[in-house]
Amino acid sequence: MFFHINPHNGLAIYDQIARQIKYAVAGGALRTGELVPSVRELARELAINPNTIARAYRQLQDDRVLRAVRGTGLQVATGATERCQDERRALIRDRLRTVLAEAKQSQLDPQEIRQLVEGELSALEREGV
Amino acid sequence: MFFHINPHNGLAIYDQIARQIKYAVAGGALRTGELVPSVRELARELAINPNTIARAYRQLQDDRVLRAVRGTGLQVATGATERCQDERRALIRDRLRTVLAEAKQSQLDPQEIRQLVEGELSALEREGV
Amino acid sequence: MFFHINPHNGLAIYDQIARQIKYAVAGGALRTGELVPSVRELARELAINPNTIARAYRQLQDDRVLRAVRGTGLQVATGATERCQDERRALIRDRLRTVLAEAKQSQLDPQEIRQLVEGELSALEREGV
Amino acid sequence: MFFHINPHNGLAIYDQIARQIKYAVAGGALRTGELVPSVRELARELAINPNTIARAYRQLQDDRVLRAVRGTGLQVATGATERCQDERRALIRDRLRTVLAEAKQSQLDPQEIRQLVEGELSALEREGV
DNA sequence: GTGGTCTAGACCACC
DNA sequence: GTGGTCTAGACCACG
Repeated sequence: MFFHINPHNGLAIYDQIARQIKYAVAGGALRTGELVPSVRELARELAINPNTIARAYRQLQDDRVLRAVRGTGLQVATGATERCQDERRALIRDRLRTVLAEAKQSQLDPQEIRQLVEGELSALEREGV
Repeated sequence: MFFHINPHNGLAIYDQIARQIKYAVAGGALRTGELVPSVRELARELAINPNTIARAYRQLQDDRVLRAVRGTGLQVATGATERCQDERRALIRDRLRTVLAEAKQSQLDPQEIRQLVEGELSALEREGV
Repeated sequence: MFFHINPHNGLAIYDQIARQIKYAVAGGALRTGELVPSVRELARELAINPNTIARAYRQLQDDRVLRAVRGTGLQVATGATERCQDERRALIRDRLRTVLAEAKQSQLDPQEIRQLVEGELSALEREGV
Repeated sequence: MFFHINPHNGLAIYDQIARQIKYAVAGGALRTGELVPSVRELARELAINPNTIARAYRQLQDDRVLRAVRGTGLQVATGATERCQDERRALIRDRLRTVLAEAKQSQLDPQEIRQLVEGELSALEREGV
């Protein structure tokens, strides 16, 4: 279980942790029923205040991504994979729409935008393959 | 001179003001040499504390968008139009790139992304015309 | 951590604080990663309003001398030492050039200027040793 | 009578005017007994508020550089040439001393300072000849 | 009238 | 505990 935490990027640390766990769940790195590291263990590993880890885990329980199993720990909830994927895709669609609207408002040439998109997509396809 | 301020959308008020002025400068609504509303006047108009306006204006001076003329007011600096346009476009390109990279990582179908982009662009073109 | 603040010498207090911190960073008294005194602590120590300290620290963050670590404090940024040294030296070279140009314009004898410079330098060398 | 006024360099306009008149007096461009332009005339010429010109002239009278002649205007006072030259030289000596002290404090190599001084002086000598 | 600075005191999110 | 933001009200120099 590896996370990259950057205390300087303006995002709250608990939020970075929650996002990365959701990301791991959406990507299949964490599967339904699997246990996440304990608060103490993860806190030690990342050299971060346990309260901050606990807060991330609490938020993930609120979002039904994790589920407490008494005396055992926190496991990935059933249906969490799909929920995380859906959430992630909805989020991305939303941001894409926002950025495109702003690009248009800033009078970026639509043709320029298409080129930018195509350039990014083909670059990513090359990397991805 | 119209601004839309939303006091609790997470962005600081001084930042919303600064952004909107940069936007007005980039869009040509405010031209080089033109005076922006005085601190007190804008504060009155938006029902916001003058210190908050002053902070926005101070930040804009640091960014060389505004320049103080002692005893007279704050005017749009020379070259500010270009700087604001460049900044805005660079920002949008950057965000577009980030969103596309994440879309790809989340295994959104590239074809789906293209459709999303085309849909947004044509919708915006319709509005724009 | 000692600062000398003179509230009415024409320089703004927040500027005096920022300068002295830059000076401490350039001189190695404050090293990369080290935490500066908290806003409240320094405010108490100097008997100055915390907002004024905060403004100095905000400016130092804009200048990439300090960087915020959320919930922890403000630390000296990486590369700040070099940046502060460079800035300080560039500033001094500039002022030296200006003063010499004015001295020449005022028909101060170049020989007199050389003597003045030598006198100052040797006096400073004596003190320094 | 030509002045260069820069409303953006942070110096007060009345101060720029006063300095430039002192400079003209020190350099012999304005001689004892000569009349300076009237407040209104200079205000019109520089497109500056007459109050600002008046304030500059008031300061120059306080410094015994100008002297009011009833019904006539303001003339350069007797002894003003010497006083302006002395003031200017003293000011420059003082600033030179300050800059050198700071240069030393910033651990600029004394040898580097000498070179800087020599470079400036010879450059100025070339221009001056 | 203008902007610039400072103080005092409040509330917030985060660690 | 930390920094960040905002409000309220004061005083200053300048034009």
